[in-house]
Amino acid sequence: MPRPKTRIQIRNSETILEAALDVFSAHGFRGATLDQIAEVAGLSKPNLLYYFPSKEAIHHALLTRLLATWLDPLRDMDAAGDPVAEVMGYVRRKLELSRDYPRESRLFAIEILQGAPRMREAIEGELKALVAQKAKVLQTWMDEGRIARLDPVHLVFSIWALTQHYADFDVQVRTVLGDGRDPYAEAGAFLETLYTRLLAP
Amino acid sequence: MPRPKTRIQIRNSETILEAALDVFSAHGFRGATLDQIAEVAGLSKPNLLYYFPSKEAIHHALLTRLLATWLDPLRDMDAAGDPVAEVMGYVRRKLELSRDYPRESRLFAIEILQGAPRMREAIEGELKALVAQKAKVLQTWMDEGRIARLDPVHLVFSIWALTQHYADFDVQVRTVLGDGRDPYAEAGAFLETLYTRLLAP
DNA sequence: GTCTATAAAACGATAGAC
DNA sequence: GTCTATCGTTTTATAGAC
Repeated sequence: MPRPKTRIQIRNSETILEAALDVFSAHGFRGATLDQIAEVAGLSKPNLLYYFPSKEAIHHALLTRLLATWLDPLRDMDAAGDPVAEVMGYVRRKLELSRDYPRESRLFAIEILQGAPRMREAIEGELKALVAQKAKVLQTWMDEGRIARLDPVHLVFSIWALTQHYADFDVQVRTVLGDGRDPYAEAGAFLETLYTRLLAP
Repeated sequence: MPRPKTRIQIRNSETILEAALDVFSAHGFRGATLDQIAEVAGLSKPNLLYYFPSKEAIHHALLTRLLATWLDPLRDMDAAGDPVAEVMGYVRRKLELSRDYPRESRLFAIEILQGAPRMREAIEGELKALVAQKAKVLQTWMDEGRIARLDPVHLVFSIWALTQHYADFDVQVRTVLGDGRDPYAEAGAFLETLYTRLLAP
């Protein structure tokens, strides 16, 4: 499927990527098998390879299309807005992403954990550049005394770590909290308190 | 090797576990192969299986022996000590663990990320119980007004997330920071600031 | 205890019928 | 476009010589 054109091609490509997300996010690249993906997708294995030339190609398509989504919340942090509200908004959007797209979070986590063998380019390029740009915005806000003076890059790391933890370590979080508690609702409140105190000038 | 006895048995078991840590932490259980582990260990594949009955057994031995180490810093948080100093000490010890044992951190991360299929028992038992016990200690300190009132369990989650991030996402952290910066030194300073502000009553 | 050789199953990918 | 059948390889694990 070099370029999906017909409706059925688009639909099947989507079905495959959806199934692949399930399997890759649960087992990593090498741990995932085409048999599993085919079964989840409800297609035969050769049919998978009719739409994508290889296992590698499916994984690559997944990562590429997800990177954009994953960086959107940071991209939306506006230099012209109110500093505290902008950072808080970023934290909130990132936590919502963890809540609504936990498989995507785990897919990225596994990839980076394993040394990012299939995503180095994106990290060294797009991701690094975006962080550098937003770090400057944060630095300006700090220099103006509108938020507390902190290392801006580690501030971004902290937001990634604290929000993605709830998706990536979901099993542990739910086990430790026990039944009847809503991890994401509680995390939202906790993180609002945390960043309110941390950012106060 | 049901029970290592002789010196050579102990030494080879250690060599195998050390090599297995390398490979499992980099590729996860299914992504790792006995061939790889054997090559890193400098032993033949059948020799590996002379010391451990199966791939599963090697992985299990690794996880079991590492869980204790991983929980030690939290275990050392002393109810009789100074609250702020105790939490700070926990953060520091946990960050040192990330710095000195990043492979162990990634091994646990991959396991939990994948739904903890080989560690559920430990999480539901030992880990959950320890967190519950220490959450009570934190709650007491909060009730006494000695640290700020927060959800104690999410406070523990935040320490896990913020410290383990530097080991688990090492590649990303180093790429974004760029050369010539020491992630762990900077993280130490950042986290001390963060928890100082967060915990102030 | 350690090796070579190999069994048995699973894996990514292809051939070719329809 | 989708299937069955299968190739060639890799993988876990075992057999048996030494």
